[in-house]
Amino acid sequence: MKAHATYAGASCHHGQAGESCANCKVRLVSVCSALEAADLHLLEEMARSVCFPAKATLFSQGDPADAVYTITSGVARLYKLLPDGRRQIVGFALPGDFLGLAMQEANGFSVDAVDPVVACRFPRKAYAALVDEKPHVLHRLHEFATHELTLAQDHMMLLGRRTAEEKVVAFLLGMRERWAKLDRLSINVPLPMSRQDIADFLGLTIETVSRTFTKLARDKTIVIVPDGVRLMNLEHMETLAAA
Amino acid sequence: MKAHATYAGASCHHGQAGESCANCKVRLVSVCSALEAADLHLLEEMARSVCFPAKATLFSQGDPADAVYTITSGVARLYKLLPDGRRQIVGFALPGDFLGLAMQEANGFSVDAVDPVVACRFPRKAYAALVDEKPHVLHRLHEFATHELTLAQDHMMLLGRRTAEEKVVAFLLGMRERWAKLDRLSINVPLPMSRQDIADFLGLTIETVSRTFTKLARDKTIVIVPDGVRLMNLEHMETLAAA
DNA sequence: CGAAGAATTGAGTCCTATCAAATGCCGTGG
DNA sequence: CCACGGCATTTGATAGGACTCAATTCTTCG
Repeated sequence: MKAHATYAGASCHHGQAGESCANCKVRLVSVCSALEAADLHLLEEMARSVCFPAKATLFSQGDPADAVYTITSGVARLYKLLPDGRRQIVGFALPGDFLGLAMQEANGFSVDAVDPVVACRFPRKAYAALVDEKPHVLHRLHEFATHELTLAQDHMMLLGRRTAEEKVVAFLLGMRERWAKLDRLSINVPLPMSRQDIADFLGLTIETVSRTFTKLARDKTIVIVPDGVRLMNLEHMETLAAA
Repeated sequence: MKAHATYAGASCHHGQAGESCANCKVRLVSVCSALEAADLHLLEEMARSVCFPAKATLFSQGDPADAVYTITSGVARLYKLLPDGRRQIVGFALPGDFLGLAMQEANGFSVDAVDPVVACRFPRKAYAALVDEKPHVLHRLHEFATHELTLAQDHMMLLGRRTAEEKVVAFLLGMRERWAKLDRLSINVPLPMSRQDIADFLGLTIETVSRTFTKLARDKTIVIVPDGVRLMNLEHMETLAAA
């Protein structure tokens, strides 16, 4: 199961600056799609491709936000911590996703790489200037923000009012849909994140997540495969998630 | 305890169009602050003051979004429902708050009045046109959206990882802060919404909310008063909420 | 004053968390 | 190649916090 191999295979060796935005695999699904071909070189001037090995930190909650990112390949987790160590993952960023919508002085959450991540980094000041100059980009940014807000509201529903099984099923369907937009639609859903990550996303413990996976597997609703799951009974899952 | 009497007292009798945006009590905290005095008449042309008695519906999830609103007085609840009736309140809208950030075809949640609500209604098309024309307004809208997103992420942390007592305490502190920005800072926190609303906001049951209030009152952390609570031990509450 | 809804209180249960142990999975190095 | 060690995951047993069901008590308002 390497459904996301296309993205995972992206470069990170040649280091240096953004090897041409025009060829960027995620451009059309990213904020950059707001720019005409003519403006792309503006981006290239400020962009810089950076990579992070698995578990590396892109930035931390409270840090001054000196840059924004678009994920080029790999998956990152966005999370908040309580002083006593409890963690809530507020989202997973997939290729094409934008980090830094808030445009605030300090980051509201921490982000680190789940698997090796390649991202396009823009200095915040230069980026803010571009946004001020091109209302079109701001418009696109606002679209992203409201989309995120919608996702956040759906997730509140999930966290506050759904059972463990419903949470896991909704999570799997959600991941499937997100991969489908990037890759090819597949009943194989890649899950690069750990069970602990899933638990912290769904407001559960790792044990409950694990038990729920095995229960779904016993039901023949899913099959657990290396690095992911295969969905065997979509209809049943949709029913559970709608419930 | 009528800490919000200033707003609750706002007009709704004379009906008709927006009695001058320049005099609007919430203008400076609303999206409208993005407009110069010179542009305010543009708003007045499209705005229309509307009022809703307690429990009335402003709009429902899935409805075509034909208007956006700024709350002028009163409190509204934003919520999502599951087919089986479970409800998650995703936020409370106070005076100055904006409804319709998404600018999408269909509303992503339902909204109804907790107590009598007065709102400033803008037809969506006219509003969208204004936004397209004035990047400054879009910028302000985006500020609101990212602020909402930050609140939503904090709320995910609360829903997923906090205990019942922490939830209630964080809720009270949050409401206190929001009223403080409108009204005068006070240890009296108005709570126009019902216990059931609070429960559906915090991902708890009404009984658990009630028991937690009683426990906090026994502790002398709060005093329960008609239409709200009085916070008697802020320091203790901050500790619980930080934890 | 009395009815209807809201809030509180009580008793018992259940879902999920907690604590603990076993198993599986890899990369390392002999 | 395979044994070893460390980490992730699964499985088991038990406990507890919040839920459910049910009964009062309190408010509000006609």
